[in-house]
Amino acid sequence: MAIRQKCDKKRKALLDATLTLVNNNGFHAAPMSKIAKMAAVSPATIYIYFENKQDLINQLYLEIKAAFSAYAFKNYNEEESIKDSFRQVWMNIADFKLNQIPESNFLSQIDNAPIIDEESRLKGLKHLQPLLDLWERGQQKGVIKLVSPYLLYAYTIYPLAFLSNMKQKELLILSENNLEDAFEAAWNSIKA
Amino acid sequence: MAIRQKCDKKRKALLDATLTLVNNNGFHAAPMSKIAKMAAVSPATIYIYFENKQDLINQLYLEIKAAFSAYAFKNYNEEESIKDSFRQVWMNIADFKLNQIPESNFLSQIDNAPIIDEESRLKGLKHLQPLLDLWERGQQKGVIKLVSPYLLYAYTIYPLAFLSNMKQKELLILSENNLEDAFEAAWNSIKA
Amino acid sequence: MAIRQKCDKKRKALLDATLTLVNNNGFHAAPMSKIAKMAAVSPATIYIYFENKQDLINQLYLEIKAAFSAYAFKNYNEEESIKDSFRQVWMNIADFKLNQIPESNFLSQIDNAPIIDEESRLKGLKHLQPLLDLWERGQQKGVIKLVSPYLLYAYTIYPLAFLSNMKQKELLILSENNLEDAFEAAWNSIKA
Amino acid sequence: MAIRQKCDKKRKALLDATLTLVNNNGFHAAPMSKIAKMAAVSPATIYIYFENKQDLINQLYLEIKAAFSAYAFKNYNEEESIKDSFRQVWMNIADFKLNQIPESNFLSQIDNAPIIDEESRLKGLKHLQPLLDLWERGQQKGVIKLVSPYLLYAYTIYPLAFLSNMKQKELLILSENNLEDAFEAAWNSIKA
DNA sequence: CATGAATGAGAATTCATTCAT
DNA sequence: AATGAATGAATTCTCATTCAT
Repeated sequence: MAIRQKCDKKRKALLDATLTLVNNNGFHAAPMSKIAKMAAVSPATIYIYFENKQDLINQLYLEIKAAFSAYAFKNYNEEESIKDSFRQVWMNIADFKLNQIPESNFLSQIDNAPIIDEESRLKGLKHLQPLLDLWERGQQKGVIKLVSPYLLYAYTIYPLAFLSNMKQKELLILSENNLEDAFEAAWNSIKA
Repeated sequence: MAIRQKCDKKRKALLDATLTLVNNNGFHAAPMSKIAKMAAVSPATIYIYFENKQDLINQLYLEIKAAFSAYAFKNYNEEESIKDSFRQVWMNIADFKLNQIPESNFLSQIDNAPIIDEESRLKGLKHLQPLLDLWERGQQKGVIKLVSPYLLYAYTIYPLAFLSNMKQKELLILSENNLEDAFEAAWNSIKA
Repeated sequence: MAIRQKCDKKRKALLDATLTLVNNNGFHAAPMSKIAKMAAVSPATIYIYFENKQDLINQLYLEIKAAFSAYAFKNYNEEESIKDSFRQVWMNIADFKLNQIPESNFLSQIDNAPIIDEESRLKGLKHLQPLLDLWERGQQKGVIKLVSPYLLYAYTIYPLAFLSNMKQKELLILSENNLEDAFEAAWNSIKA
Repeated sequence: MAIRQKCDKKRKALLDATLTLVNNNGFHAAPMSKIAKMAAVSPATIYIYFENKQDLINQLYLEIKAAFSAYAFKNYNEEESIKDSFRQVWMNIADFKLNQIPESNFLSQIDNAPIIDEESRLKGLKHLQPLLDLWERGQQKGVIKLVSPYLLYAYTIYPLAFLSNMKQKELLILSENNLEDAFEAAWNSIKA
């Protein structure tokens, strides 16, 4: 017998609403009632799709992390040189950070606050493995410094969050050329 | 003297308690009642020293930012070379980020969430002016790239927050040598 | 036959689930959703068999009361002496109270709380008429005290609920002999 | 410095309101909001005096149990004969059950539902020790049957709850004489 | 200045019931 | 007949803030 199906539209609407509210008001000011209203469902409906508020946040976090990673490895080609491969990934991430503003800000907010449990945080990290592999190959070939991948990340990827932030505040303009310069700066800090 | 009755001890205790609670539980789980309890005063007392919760957070933010800046320019000597001057500031900031964990984390949390009003945020930024001046001199002398100071910050100072984070999670060990390497990497990314 | 589509199995399963949940958690913690889950049907299905929660409880109450009464008059023979007739009924009820624990507890819970409407309560009482008749005959014959049947009930039948309770808590052991003694005590309190 | 004191009046008003509501509507229909309203305080105030709803119920239960026990041993004199001592206690309890209707009904409701934790239940039982002692003396002197005190309770005290119930429903009238008869019936069921 | 009590507004979550299929 | 999704109203409890002393 046909039954009204738990439709993904509502789940999506709820995640979207949460993203918007958490970004605008902060996690502490994104009550379930507002999320429901913005998603145009009853508060009770949230609990059909998510166990509780924490679960809602966790799932949103994981989905955005997954989207981020997918984005990062678009057109990624292991056959190219280490630097070119890395440029591709770096540019992808820059593109995400600078243009997917809500997602980008959400990740920053969550990553810097004790909001999410360590389990979800770890899950979210897994996706970046191909980048770590690339760096390792670069180190074996002697083109990348022999330092912890966390240092490589700190100097190449992490700064993009700050740039995104400054761009949003209109303190910084990033053209194509600027971006290429920025990449070169990043590369300079880790090349062997 | 008789007028300054509001004893600073209590104010300090309240700021300390807030710092601890916000760092452990997140801003969203640091209620005034707990702050009061941890500072061993009545909830009502908080409102003698601070207008409201927002004001408490703002003041804490500003005090920590001020402490951070003071720290940054310890032993700062404009007479030295650009690189050496910068090394001094960079090392100071690294020291702060890696060792003043609660303060460091608090700043990260606040800087990445829409918790604080733009006014306080701007006030907090002012203190770094000497560094901006240093960079400008470096650029005039041709030893630092002619790019936005935000880019310089993104590639040299901002990564320290990530390194601090990783160190806390024991994913990274930073010895004196490592730090010198890290500084060189930072310098490489901005030197002309 | 084709008309009786509403299968009695589901109705039974629902009543059973309700009995179990109300006994374990109390009426206040036996939500329709749990009842449905335990009966392995949809919440919506409950409303095919019962008007609403109150009706479900009422019907359960009445069914158990009916079962109780049927039990009470098993092997009941009006031809025997008043005392022997009464012994049979008393022993039956004791058997029910001491061994049909869920049903017994459910009746106690409902009978002592303002959960059920007076109408259902009255319906539930009707079934004991033969016992009242027996007592009246006993009174006419001068073997039972001339007091209100409620007093007779209070001293002979009602105590069994307490004994059942104590037995469940393992504060009391009731062997065959004990039971015979208990009956004699009951009888002593009402015999003329 | 003088401070507004946690006044017992409010605590009392809350317990009273709870008693009334639980008796009228049942535990399941006595929401904190109504309790607060009836006690003329804010819902939040309840949580100054009680940890949570369970604690409120527990404390109410214990206070009523204590009142019940105090009542039971009014004018109790161990010097009298076993039967006379017992009559005094029995009459006190009858008086309580028949006249302190709300308290009496509350105890019945709680005692027959899985509302309260075993710990509170046990605490509530302690107070009846003097009665158990009396019975034991009676048994040693050979005037009371050598059976479990639970049986003695079941046949003498427990029936009073039923009589109270019937009296409330106006199915039974209990005059002074009736009560004396009722006591004799109780005594007959346990005397050696 | 300092306080513990008090609070109205609002938080997350649950519930009995209905809807749409 | 049967269902899983959906829901508005209600529930317990918390919070930032104020009151009265």
